[in-house]
Amino acid sequence: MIRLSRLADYGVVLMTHISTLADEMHTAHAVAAATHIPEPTASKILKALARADLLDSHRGANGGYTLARTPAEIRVTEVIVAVDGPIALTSCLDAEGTDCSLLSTCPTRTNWQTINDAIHHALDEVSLADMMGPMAAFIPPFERHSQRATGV
Amino acid sequence: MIRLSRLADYGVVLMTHISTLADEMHTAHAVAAATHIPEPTASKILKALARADLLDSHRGANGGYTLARTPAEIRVTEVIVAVDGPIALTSCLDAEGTDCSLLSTCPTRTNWQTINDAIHHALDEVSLADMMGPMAAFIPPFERHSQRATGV
DNA sequence: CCAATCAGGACCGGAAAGGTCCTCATTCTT
DNA sequence: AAGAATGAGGACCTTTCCGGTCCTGATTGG
Repeated sequence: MIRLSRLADYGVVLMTHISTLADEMHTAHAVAAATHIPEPTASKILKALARADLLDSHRGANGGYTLARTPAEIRVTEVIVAVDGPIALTSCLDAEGTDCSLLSTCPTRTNWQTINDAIHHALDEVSLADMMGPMAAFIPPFERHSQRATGV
Repeated sequence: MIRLSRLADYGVVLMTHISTLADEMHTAHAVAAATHIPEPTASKILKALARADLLDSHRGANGGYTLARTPAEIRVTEVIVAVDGPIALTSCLDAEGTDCSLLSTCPTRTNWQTINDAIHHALDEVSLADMMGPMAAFIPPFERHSQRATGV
């Protein structure tokens, strides 16, 4: 019902992998091989992550990428935004001049914004460190609500 | 960074419109005109909503659609799922047999599931009645957190 | 019997995402 | 000093799939 782009997904996988060996240098080639993501694509994503200051890049022989911060200090949201850009949930929430033809008749905008924010908060709770463990290690505040097995 | 399909967005707009005149009969033609959504598309969405038992359909002359429940009893999640189907946040969470080639090396699946659930909970809090007012009428529990102006 | 209306597909076009490649800049090693 | 390794950045192609249209029934009221 809601989709995250595959590139953004890859971005999280790449970052998580690098996090497991923080402090070490990772070449695009090695990371791509380890995660089974096609190298040109992985390379492209890594560049975006470096541009967003989530990774530090080092050129030249023995170059590669290193984490810019510790895994606990990098939120999943940041990774997604770095790769995908700040696309909003609905088109009428885009930062750009809205071309939504329903504007005058659509009373739901402000409510979408609220939902948007709620989702953002949910993702903001999660750091790369949280994503690393083989088991879910974090219990977000929402989990207090009644549990459901349904997928999103 | 996260996108809802336009069809699902339309679905919510359509349902919200019908909610403003609950108890009344709405033809596809009239609803499309009122919301400025192209009629064939609106019709397609309405069929999906009827199939999901969110709307009751009435064939024949003077037919049309009516709400199956009250606006307060219909959650936004249901509308989205009815239109889009239960697509998961990441492809590896799809109900179908997963073709994710990263499975063996990807330690993030269970955590994605948790995030998935968190977002689901966020959307589950919102009913059509909540979406109707020109002003955001509901204060979800997450709003306790520090506010941010950023889009999702 | 006819007209209005929904049901359920088939089908098409275009945008955007995903993926590849090429060239340039940088830096280590020998 | 030269060359090899590596990232930076962008152009470009290709395929998927979403959004949209249309057609042919089925149903029901007048």
